[in-house]
Amino acid sequence: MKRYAQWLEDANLKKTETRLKILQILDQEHAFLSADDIHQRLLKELPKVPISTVYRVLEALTQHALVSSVNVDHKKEMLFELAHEHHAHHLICLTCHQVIHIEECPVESLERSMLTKYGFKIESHSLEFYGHCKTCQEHR
Amino acid sequence: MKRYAQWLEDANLKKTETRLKILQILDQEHAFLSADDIHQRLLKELPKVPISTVYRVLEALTQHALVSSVNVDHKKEMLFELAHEHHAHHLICLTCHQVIHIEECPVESLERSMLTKYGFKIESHSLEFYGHCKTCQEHR
DNA sequence: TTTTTAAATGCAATTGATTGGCATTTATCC
DNA sequence: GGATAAATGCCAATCAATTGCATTTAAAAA
Repeated sequence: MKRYAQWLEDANLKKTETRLKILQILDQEHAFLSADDIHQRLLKELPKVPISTVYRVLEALTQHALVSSVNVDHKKEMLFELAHEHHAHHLICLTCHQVIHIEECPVESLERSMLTKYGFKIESHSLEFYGHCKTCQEHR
Repeated sequence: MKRYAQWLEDANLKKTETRLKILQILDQEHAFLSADDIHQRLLKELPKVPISTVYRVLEALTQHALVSSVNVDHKKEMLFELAHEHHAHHLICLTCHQVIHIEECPVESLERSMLTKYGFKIESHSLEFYGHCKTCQEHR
């Protein structure tokens, strides 16, 4: 728990029990969890935390870069995980929905190697860039 | 309108006015629209179509590969566009939210060229692969 | 052309995820 | 320990999407 307290301190966030536990849950799972998943696990230890608090904690942790969130195509809820220092991509199984982290920053031509290396058969992929377009860069 | 009727016919879908108009809207916009965006535009021509019908039409069109849908990170609604034959990626402006289609299948190392070519300054990107993991492939 | 019928629609209520207001509690600073 | 701003609990509201059911309609059959 010390570690998590330190993370919060480094991020200038108050050390509350809920935040500590949520960090612990995310650290243990080491995978993407929905707000509801996190809430379920949290209730085992802190039986009366409402899910609105979970959302607020996740928002704070995300804003301070301790947590990162993604929208996986065709799932409507946001998913959360501990932020990695190095950015990562994911192999998302259409059948069992497991999420496999990969460290390569891959392209289409790597699909074959994903099959060899992970036995993962890619059906499709999405790649999106986020940033600022020319016009918006000029106007600020 | 003939064209759209043909598309529906090729997909074995009944030619209804709502479907024709929605195809037209998507074709004219040539960009990602939310169900609500589409509904707004549709109401100008067919003033009493409920949004539930829009969702049902979009679902049918998507299932028959006339339309494709994406979840853009940090936007909670689904976005829809006419399906392209060739798969495409997008540059999504964090400021004005415009979506620019690109035909290259790009990688990290292409970020510089995006800046040169489109004046788009990439802040981050996401790349997700969808498919079937080893275990799930074996069990069916 | 009329009849038949399965599919599509309209309408209203519902769900599921997320957010917000406001009173109360708590971590941190002094 | 006391003051203060931030975090939480509670509960209602919102927003996107879905569903049940009665009605209408496109397209196939007669």
